[in-house]
Amino acid sequence: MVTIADVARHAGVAPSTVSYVLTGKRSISPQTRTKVRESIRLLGYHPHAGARALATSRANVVALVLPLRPGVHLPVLMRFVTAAVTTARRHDMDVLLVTADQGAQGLRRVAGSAQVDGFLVMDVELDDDRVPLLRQMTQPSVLIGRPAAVKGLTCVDLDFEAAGARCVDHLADLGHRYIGFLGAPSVVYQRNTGYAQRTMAGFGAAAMRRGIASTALPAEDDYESVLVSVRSLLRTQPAMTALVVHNEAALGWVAGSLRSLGRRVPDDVAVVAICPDELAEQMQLTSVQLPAEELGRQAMELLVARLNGHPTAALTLLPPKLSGRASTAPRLRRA
Amino acid sequence: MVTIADVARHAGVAPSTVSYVLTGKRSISPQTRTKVRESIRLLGYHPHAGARALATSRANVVALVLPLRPGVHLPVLMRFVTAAVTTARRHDMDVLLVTADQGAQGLRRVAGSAQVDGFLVMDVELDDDRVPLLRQMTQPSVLIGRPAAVKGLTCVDLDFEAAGARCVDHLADLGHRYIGFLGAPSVVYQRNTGYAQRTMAGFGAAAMRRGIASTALPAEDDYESVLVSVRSLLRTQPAMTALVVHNEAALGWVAGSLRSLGRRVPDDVAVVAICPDELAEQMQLTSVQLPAEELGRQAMELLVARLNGHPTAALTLLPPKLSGRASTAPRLRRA
DNA sequence: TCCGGTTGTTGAAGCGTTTCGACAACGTTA
DNA sequence: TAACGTTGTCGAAACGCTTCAACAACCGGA
Repeated sequence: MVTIADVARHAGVAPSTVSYVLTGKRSISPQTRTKVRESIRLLGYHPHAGARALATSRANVVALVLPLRPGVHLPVLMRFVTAAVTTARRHDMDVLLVTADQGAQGLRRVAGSAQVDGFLVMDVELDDDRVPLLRQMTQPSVLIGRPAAVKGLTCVDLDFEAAGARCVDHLADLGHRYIGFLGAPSVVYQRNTGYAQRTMAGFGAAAMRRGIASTALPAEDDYESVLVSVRSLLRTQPAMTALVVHNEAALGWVAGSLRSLGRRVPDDVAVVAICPDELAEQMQLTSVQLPAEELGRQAMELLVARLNGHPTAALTLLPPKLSGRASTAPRLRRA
Repeated sequence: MVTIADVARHAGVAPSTVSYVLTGKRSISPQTRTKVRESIRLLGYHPHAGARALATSRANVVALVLPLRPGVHLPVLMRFVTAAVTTARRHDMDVLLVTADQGAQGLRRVAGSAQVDGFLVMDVELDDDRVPLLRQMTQPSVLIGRPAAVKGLTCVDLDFEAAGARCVDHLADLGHRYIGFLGAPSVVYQRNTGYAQRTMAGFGAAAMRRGIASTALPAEDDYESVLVSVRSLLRTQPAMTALVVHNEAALGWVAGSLRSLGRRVPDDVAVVAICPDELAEQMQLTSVQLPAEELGRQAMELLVARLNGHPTAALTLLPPKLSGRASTAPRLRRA
């Protein structure tokens, strides 16, 4: 291995000088600087990461804690990861992969051994058992998701409440007065998932605000159950002309269910989905996106900020973005 | 930070003794051992990874080089990653995430700075530009996939040739005598992808061996084109009673195409797919699996072996496994 | 009783960086 | 000309660990 001493010898300077050329923490004359740079290039020198970590007590590595369990939507996860890694690299950081199944134990390990300078934790739940640990660790962390209490943390999430409201507003602006809500499977509401409840809450509040009649039901993951839910929504509220769907698995069956009940999309019933953009694109559904890249990028930027000692807000909510598509095409009949 | 010196002081021994307790490289009396262990626990000591890396010139980290570009089948990738990470952890190693877009440059960086002890590179192509670099690096590497020349490397891959042959054998055993092959989009064969060609080769050779008439065609990613290919196969070989499909995107349209041409699955035409198991499961297709977990596990085990100085084979091919499902149900008419 | 061989423990030297204090060399100003 | 700040460079001391050579203490055998 070629060390800083080798470079120093080759360039005819002291090791410390080489170090200063590299870090720029002291002024170095242009001559020596180029001389040193040349030697570095010639010898193919790379600073030893471990030695550097030891001397600076900074590893320049962040841990990315990923939920690799079934049920997470992988395309979204991937886009998130890519964005996070890219952003980290832009700040000269590397990313250590920690799977969520290693649990709090795993976090303690990498934190304790000073392998990483900080944590990016995905898929945080309302009362996540990792949160207390993260709070008391010396290394900073940024969470994707929104636990019950964000005090003392740094969290990033889509503003699901606003997302629910955005759907209502879009539909209300198009003239709809009776709107249904097809939610996640009921277990999701029982479990403490937070984002599902918040979307519902935003939806309900916006409907009230706009004087719109709304009905909500959960939907399970199979065609039968989607059909049952949709039928039941229509029975409860026969005048319903629009449907907000917050359930990726159900999306594929919504149009079919409606059709089999004699309603066409968008002529009889308009549909707005809250889901990853590519899904919506594929099915030509008007949708509120899940801004994976943006979340990943922001989260990493916040983490870097904290690593550099800058204070950050406890909660950063990304505003929802709605993309209009065929499923809420302007309705001539209504205009 | 609590250091080894703190532990030593607390336990009333020398730092080296603590080290030996931890590494087990010298015999330590049971008394001191328990005493030291107790102090470690009490003080919550974790060895500093950087310091350790510096002293041992071993980081206990391997780089996982992932293709995060569109087109890779994410569920398979994820299962692979999970297996690799789990296996690494079992050997007390951590995993540094390197995205393929960082290219050879990125590999050089993490290798040069001694951040990692080895590389696990996914999705290697026939003439991958990273291969020369990997070959000359001091750190060992294991590749998933199969470049043109494997000499001096360690590669793991599914035995695609055997997979193609396995499909033929399965169908031949069921009594089929005229078999078609629906391949990947033609660009895949133009590009140097290797595995596609090898599957074809295995398929063709096995057909010859069993005295079976075979016809092969590529298929693009849309319904129209699948339909055209299937029709063309049937026209070329009207007696065709079985189809081998090596094209994940086309899978969903194969049954439909056949039906629209008046053939039912499996009664008129049996179908065998080469694809991830869950896809096959979902469509109830007899299939040869892509053993993601097994590949990940094996690859990491091989890497660990090389890190420990054990020699490894240049090429490890996993035998294909066929799962029988409804699409090749035993045919009463034929029996 | 003395010697050779274990066994358990230690002190110190290194691993490759960074960084602090020191200090020449140099222009500037008094 | 003397004193002084600046600028550029250096030497040495950390950082926290491993490991080697050395050694004390003990045991059994001659």
